[in-house]
Amino acid sequence: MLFSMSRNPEEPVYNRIEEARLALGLSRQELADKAGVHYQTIGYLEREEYSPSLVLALRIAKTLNQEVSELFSLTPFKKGK
Amino acid sequence: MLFSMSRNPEEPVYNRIEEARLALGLSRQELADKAGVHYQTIGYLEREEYSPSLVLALRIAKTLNQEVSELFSLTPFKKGK
DNA sequence: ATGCTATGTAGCATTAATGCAACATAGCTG
DNA sequence: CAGCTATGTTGCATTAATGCTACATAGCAT
Repeated sequence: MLFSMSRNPEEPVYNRIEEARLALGLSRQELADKAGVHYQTIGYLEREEYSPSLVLALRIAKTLNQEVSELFSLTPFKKGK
Repeated sequence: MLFSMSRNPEEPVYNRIEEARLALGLSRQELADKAGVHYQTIGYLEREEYSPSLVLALRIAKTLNQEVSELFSLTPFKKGK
């Protein structure tokens, strides 16, 4: 109810949101609207400043037509896809 | 830093954790240990009192050898598998 | 009966996830 | 140049996720 102090959690989650988003030609704003979140939230996720809730991950995956495991991983993704 | 007041979020996520856990003959305590969380957290999740973080969902899925989408869903699961 | 395990419940503390607002900046385009 | 869009940055407020402790109960042993 009072504080804050987030950005940069201890448990990182790697993702390919930006890749998948660009592949569909969407701006962050558009993706955010489709997923029902703030456009800055997409920015934070793409920069991996924090990891999404499962709900959000599921909505983003659905919006981008990807499996959750294709978009998010506990270990870094290899480069070219 | 001060308050609380959770349990029962607005955005439910359905899951089959209990099914999958029992299928492997694990107790909540055992699953919790393997996934690195408190055993009560598993209880809350199975009772769907709240939805996990993506990190936790990924760890649980890995521990139970399931795809995230097989274990968690934004819409209710059909009965018998 | 005693003890142990599995599970449900409740409360409190801490931290992460998210919204939002206000800027800054870079690239376009008219 | 002015204006617009996309994106990055910072700060603050709110709420959810999680740990932990304690206690209750039910079942199954010994």
